[in-house]
Amino acid sequence: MTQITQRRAGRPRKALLDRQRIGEAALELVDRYGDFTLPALARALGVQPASLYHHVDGRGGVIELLREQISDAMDPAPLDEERWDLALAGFFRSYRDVFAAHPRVVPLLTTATIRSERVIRAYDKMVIRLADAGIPAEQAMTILTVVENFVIGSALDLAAPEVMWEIPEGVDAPALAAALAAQPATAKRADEVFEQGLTRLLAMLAEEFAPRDPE
Amino acid sequence: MTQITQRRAGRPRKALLDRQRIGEAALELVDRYGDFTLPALARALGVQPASLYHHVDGRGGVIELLREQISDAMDPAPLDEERWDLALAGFFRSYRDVFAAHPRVVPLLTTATIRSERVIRAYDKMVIRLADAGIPAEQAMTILTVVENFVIGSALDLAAPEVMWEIPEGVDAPALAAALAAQPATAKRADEVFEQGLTRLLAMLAEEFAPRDPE
DNA sequence: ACCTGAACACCGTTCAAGT
DNA sequence: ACCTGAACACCGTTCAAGT
Repeated sequence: MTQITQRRAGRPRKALLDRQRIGEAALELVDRYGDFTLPALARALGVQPASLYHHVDGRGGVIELLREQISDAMDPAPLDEERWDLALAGFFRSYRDVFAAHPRVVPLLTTATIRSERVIRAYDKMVIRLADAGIPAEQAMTILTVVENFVIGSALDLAAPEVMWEIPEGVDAPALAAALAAQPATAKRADEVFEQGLTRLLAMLAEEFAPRDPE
Repeated sequence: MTQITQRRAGRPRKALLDRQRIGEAALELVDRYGDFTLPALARALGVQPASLYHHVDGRGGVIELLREQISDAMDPAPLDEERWDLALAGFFRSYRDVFAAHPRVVPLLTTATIRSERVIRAYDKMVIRLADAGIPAEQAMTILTVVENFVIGSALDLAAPEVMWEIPEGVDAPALAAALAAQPATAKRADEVFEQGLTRLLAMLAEEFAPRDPE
């Protein structure tokens, strides 16, 4: 006789939910199905959809939780790297690695305001590192945004469906077809694109703002 | 006495809808409200939601139409530019300009397969231009994707809400706050970030693959 | 404070009926 | 072929009732 815990009504002696558990469950759903609904999330947590509203502000609130899950997984340690360009590269690489682990979350996070403490601290530190390297505040955000835009774009590339290109009948594009065929497999390809772009962007920035001293 | 044309039932003598009109109306809705629903789209076109299904495959089909609207607005002319790096820069600039004119569409297009004839022809041409410049097919897609990822990221930056950063109480991030304050206004800022990033990426690529001949 | 169950408005989609 | 009107499943959200 399996004892199924029946919840009849009223407040439980100990809360069944908390924001952390909700966030984890939501991330799991998105990883698996590419999206989530409140009923599905509630089912995964063994509660009613309405219960979620005691902990988060509706669907939008759950998306906030997803953003927190992602932010918390980022690693700010590389920012202590001695060379500022390598520090930035290291942090953005970790940034992108987290997205790589959860590619299907990216499209859900493309529009919103950043309030994550961890992310804000990381950016604050990067601005400081840039200032130390002689880069003025007016340019700091531009530089960081250039790199970030590239990271976000690359993360979306990871979330993209397997077949990204579909040349319709009647349209001939032999050069493109050949180039597509010459590409490595998806996952490896995305990694390579990211690594090349990131390295190059930062090398370029380093060159422009802090040319390495001549021996 | 305004004569309101009442549609009672049955097939009209001349079709009320076509894909072009649906696409235009959808784009207008997204530009204005940031999203669309089939009922709202139908209302804007003066028909019933079910009528749309005679022309497009549901909501996903309308998103395809949005993509076509965007693709058709892109200008492939810059690809005939003499220098290949300037050709690519010109095309991607036009690519991004279209997104700049319709920033709120971008989040709707982040996941999907590219079938647009215009886009495919443009990429085909770019691969050819790269090949002419001595860049092998295996590397062509990597290069194009690096640049495209940056363009998409920048386009999303345009779609972002006015306040992108919100430093919560208790968290102090003085350097970041100062850098944010030193930024130019949103629209101009995004333009600047894009232009700098694009120019730098391509200059870098040009340097690496086809160093300009020494005078 | 925190959960349930019922209820509501709204959305995407299907389909028979009509020309 | 192309439109309507009715119908259905499903989703997000609210709220009174219960502890």
